[in-house]
Amino acid sequence: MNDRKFYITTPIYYPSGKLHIGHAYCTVATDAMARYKRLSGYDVMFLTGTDEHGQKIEDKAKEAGVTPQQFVDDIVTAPGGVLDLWKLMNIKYDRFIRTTDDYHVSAIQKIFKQMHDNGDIYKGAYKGKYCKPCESFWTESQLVDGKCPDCGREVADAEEEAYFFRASKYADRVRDLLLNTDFLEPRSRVNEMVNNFIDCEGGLQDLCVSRTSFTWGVPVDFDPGHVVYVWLDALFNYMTALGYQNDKYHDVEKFWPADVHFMGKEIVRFHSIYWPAFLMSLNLPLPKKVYGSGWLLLDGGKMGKSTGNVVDPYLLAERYGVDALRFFLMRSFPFGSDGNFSNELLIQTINVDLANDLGNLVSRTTAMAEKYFGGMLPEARQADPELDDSLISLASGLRGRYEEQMEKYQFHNALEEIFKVIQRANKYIDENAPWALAKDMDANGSRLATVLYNLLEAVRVCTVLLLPFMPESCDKIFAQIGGSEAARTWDSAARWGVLPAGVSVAKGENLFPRIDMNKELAELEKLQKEAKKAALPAIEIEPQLEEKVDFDTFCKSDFRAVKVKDCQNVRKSDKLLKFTLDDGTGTDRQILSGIAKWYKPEELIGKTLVAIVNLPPRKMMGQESQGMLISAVHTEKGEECLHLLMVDDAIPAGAKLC
RNA sequence: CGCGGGGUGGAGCAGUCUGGUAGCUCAUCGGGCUCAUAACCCGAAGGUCGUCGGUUCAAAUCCGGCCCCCGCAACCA
Repeated sequence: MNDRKFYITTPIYYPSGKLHIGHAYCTVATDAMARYKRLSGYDVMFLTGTDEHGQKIEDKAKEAGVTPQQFVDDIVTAPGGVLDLWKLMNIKYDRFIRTTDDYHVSAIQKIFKQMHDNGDIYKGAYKGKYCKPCESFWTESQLVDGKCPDCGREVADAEEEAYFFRASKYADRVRDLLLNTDFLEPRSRVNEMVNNFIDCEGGLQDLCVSRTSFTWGVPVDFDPGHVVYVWLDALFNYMTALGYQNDKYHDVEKFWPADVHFMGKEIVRFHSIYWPAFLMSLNLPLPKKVYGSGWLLLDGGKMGKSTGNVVDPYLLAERYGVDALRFFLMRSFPFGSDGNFSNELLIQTINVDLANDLGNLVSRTTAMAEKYFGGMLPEARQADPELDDSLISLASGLRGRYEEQMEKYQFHNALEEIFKVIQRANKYIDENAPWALAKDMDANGSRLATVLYNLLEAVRVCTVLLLPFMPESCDKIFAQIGGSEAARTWDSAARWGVLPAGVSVAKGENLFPRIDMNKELAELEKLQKEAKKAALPAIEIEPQLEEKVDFDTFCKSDFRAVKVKDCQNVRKSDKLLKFTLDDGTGTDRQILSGIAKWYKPEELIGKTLVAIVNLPPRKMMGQESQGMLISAVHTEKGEECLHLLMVDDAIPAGAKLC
């Protein structure tokens, strides 16, 4: 029985591009939790890593002209890569797993085989649309014009042989797990999962766990051509990294089941439904908890590469210090809910909490100790319960209040408790006016020493509890207040009077310099804009098609000049415009076009455009579209640009283009 | 009736599960202090807690209707 062990994980991140502040957020939280548990005496295993297989990586590698392995190696291990980021962010993980590691790959093969042997993985068919020349499967919704989105050619109904995991078999047990235990937190995610994926139409669907349409994955060793599809491969990292089904590590007995898996809310589904189901299939113990964190939103919207609004943790950490960034992330947002990231909030948090409250408290306390006592407090004391007790009792009870919040992963509340003490300490200075006491050292010297000592103790207790969040800054504070190893233990955080009476204090550099808000905001905006632009190519155009089209086929396309009689936004769609067109036939033609992002309806009325008119009609958002307007498209600085083909207004409606 | 989250002083949030003085940070105004990083301490103004109705002695909190915002999904010929 080893109840003093703690196993915590981050998700394994998908290295298809640079990581952003959202990834850093989840990882910092995990690191803070791990450090907290180590501090309080647990034997901790903190695992993180990367999920390196899959079609997207294969595609990206091809684009970059390297092998998939080279591609992921570059993103994970190269300067500025994932490992570097965690080093920069001071993430003290115990183990880092890459799903391309040999031991993991062979373990996954064994696991797959085992689940196949026990009947929970069966061979079925993955239905979709197949493009033969591209050898690609597409779902109905991925098709463009009912054709291959890559090459534009016809696709055929096809079935790809695939293995499925019998998740349906475990639906009842998983539902029970979610509804009747505190396996999944925050609780608000439970209904979402159960309603959407278990008690939905058709019930819990079996999960496709192999593919044959790409090769960058763990090969199914007993059925060549199949590779294990993402989630089975990825989720088991939490166990293979401990040595499950491999000889690389030997910690399964010790650390499994995990105490908690942290992750972003977008993958809660896989961790709370399929992961326990996989484990049930193998009769393995389930992790004790799955915790879905919120997202950091930018301007109220989701952060993402497609919108280009990503925040670079490198830039912020280098500019303000890792500890300030770590602190900001943990202090400002409740871990389970979404939070609005902004540069302004970042700077405000640094200024108010770190510079004004904490940094300044340390600074004024140590400065007075130097000024009045040459840095070494005399041992004589004179307590004044009326003035001292409220600070002492608040600080003495801090560890308990902090622990209560930490155990619930409410980091922002834990920090809030610490800062209540820091604020109380600042107030204590005012109440005791040490500068007034210092005017008559003979009469008040011992009282002054007591006041300063109490301040140092309050700072010490707070600093111990801040260690998980700001390890480096706390080291500096301990150095300034004369805190030895014994004064920075978990145990000492619950005791008053740990520093020696004759403690030596040394004022140091400013721990957290104040930032000029307006100047800094302007600077940041400039930097972030530059970084964004630099990362994007100037102008991109679609590569030309290799395949020839025969003349007859080409002639079958009927292009006509059309005049815009009316144009309106389509209700409930932010992309579609509805055109009423004069095509020369005397009957209006209606075409819907997804170009609302580029044009306002009124500016198009009266224009002469080009349309293909003999496409089969198609319904969009409930309305019929009879053809397609022709536009020129390209990408500029990562932004998709579109220009409708507008022609000479002298051309009459209906004129044929050939 | 696709699923989910949210609407609380000027801004950003907590509080809602477990009804009972509406809390925090910033900004504003007034005061104090001078040890300190132009910071710290005290005080004030400012909220019909989206809206309508219900339950209750009592509703930000529980229940129902409606409005608005945001994700997911859909759509993007």
